[in-house]
Amino acid sequence: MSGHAETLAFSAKAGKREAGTRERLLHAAAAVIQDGGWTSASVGAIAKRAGVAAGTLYRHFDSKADLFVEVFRAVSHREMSAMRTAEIGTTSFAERFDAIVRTYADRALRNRRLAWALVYEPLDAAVDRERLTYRRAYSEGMAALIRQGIASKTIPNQDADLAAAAVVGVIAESLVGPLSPVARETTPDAAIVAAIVTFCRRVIGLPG
Amino acid sequence: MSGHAETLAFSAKAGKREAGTRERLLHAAAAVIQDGGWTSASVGAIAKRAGVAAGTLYRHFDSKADLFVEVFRAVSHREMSAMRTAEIGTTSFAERFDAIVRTYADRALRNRRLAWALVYEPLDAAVDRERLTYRRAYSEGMAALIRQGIASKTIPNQDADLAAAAVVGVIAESLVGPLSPVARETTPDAAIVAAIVTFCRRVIGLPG
DNA sequence: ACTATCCGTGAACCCGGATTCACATTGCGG
DNA sequence: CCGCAATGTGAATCCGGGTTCACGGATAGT
Repeated sequence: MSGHAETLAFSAKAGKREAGTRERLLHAAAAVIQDGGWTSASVGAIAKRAGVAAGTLYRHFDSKADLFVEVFRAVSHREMSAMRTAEIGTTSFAERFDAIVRTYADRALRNRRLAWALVYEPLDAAVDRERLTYRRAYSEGMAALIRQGIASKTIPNQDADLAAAAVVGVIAESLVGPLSPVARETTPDAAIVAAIVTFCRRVIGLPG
Repeated sequence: MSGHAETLAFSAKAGKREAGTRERLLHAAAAVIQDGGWTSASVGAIAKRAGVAAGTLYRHFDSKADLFVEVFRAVSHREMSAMRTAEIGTTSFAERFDAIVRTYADRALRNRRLAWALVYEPLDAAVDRERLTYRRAYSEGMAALIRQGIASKTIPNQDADLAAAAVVGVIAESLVGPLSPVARETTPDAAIVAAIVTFCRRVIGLPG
């Protein structure tokens, strides 16, 4: 993984002593996915990155899919937390909206590949189920927020669910989409995030 | 495939006589992808759908990837044409923008799975290269249109490339995203498309 | 120290699916 | 009518990658 300091909150409920192999496997998996997506994340590659043998993985997970589901959960959880943290302290609807969008965009920008894999790349039925759950939760959160804005007459009345999807779409496409590497290199991340926020505001009709 | 009448413009440059097996394979591939994505599109499945043996595929294509690239090209070409057709006859910027967005959304809505596979699902390096080319072309077209709007002072000044990405994102996420099947079933397609158009207009700051 | 378990190992095994190939079959030019 | 080349066939082969398993080496409790 590039260099994201934060640690995945992989419940270290350790069986007995265990030097933390399980956690290392989870982190290794996230790392491999981050630079290569699901396809490059073979059991061999993950094990190697974790510094263990392939078979070891099965001492800790029933299957590869199982491991992936757990990675997915951990990362999703981390993202959701970040989002919630971002909105504490905000007072107005506009502030809250900006904070959330900015946080989401900002974070996705750092771990593009991983974010992309988690949000889009289809893979396994089990993982897909997890993905759907996560997206629904996220979408619903955004939709709820939008409803608040509508209720407070800060933004015009509209289909909150569709609007939420639209907002997510703006962020996703702008950040993790098949980014034309050229254009992106030259634009500083901060500027991109700022633009994203502007577009998202417009989508929901929030003057700004 | 569900029931889309139009035919893929697969250049029928036929080698000699050929009952059109090559074309049938291409159509079969598109059909299989339409209801199942890349993963379900095995050589066996495609061949079966085309009513030929697996080996036959290799009489017409160097490899599976090769076939996919061609399917991709054909479909992309078809979509681009539709878009161009949609904009003829329009006079104002707003009209043109609406027409294009509506067309894109409308078509994606019909062949969701296929659209999704083509736009997002990663697969093969060769196909991905093709995808990138297509997306770049599409994005640039949209960006160019947006620049027109800016030039004519119909919409505020902005980063046209990012705005284009945002527009594409809105459409993609709203239509082919992991759509919560529930909500969508109840909302008529026309309403969805209308909402999409509204959101897209807002993204670029087009009053309406 | 002794044993029951846990943990790690990596080669062997298995399986789905792409690719190949030796063998028909068909159409066309001569 | 003959032969050659294009096509079609489907069983055999290959191959990447997930999963299993018999075999040590460590650890904790007695």
